[in-house]
Amino acid sequence: MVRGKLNKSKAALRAMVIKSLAHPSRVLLVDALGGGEMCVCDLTEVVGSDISTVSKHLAVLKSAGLVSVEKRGLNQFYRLNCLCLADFFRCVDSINQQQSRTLQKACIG
Amino acid sequence: MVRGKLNKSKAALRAMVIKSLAHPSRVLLVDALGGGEMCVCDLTEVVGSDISTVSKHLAVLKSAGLVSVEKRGLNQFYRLNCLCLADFFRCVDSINQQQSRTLQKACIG
DNA sequence: GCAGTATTTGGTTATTTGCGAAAATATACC
DNA sequence: GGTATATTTTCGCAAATAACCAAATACTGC
Repeated sequence: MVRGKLNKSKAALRAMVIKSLAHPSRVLLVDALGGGEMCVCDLTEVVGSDISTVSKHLAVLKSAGLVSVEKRGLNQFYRLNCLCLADFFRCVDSINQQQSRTLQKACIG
Repeated sequence: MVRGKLNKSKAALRAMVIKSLAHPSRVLLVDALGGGEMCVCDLTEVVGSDISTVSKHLAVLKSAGLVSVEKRGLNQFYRLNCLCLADFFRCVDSINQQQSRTLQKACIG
């Protein structure tokens, strides 16, 4: 974690990337793109929102540097830029599992 | 990443945890807590905001399951619940590095 | 050029978030 | 009990976010 070396501007950079993933639809998008590049119309079906909404979510991911785009014909094909997101989500999932265990203990005994 | 197995409610759970880290101050807090437990008053100096603001940020981290609290005397001592955040931030930092390289190429070369 | 498809952008509205000040709560000490 | 310290909660407000619709843009093929 490189403790203590973290100033505010570096924290802001980190937060910007994290923020770009802090929405259910964008989590779904990144997960879907883990299987390879996809066009907006197909991603729209994955998310189930209006295509303009999905397009904006993709723009957020792009400006954070998580995905890149290539236009071929009428379609914009989005793909993941980073391979490390698997670890990222593994950590997130482990927190959720731990949290649900903790809540169970607290409620049920 | 367990592709394709991600439904909306699991994505929402992930997003909730990610969201709790999606703020510069909360990134700073988690980084500081990487060095061991700290009380709110000390964390307030790290972040440099009003103590009520810091308290609220800590509450967000707590409800997401990232930290836990123990009261001793007048102080509330917060500590990290999960060890995996190092990987998490490593991934985030690598995205930022890659992104800044990409932007440099686009602007300068 | 015109029609058709894919995507982005702009406008509007509703909701959420973040902040500090002030009030409330909890504990320690005399 | 009364005062001091540490923390959380409440309140009001400003700013950011997210959703959809409609309009604009970009490309393809006739």
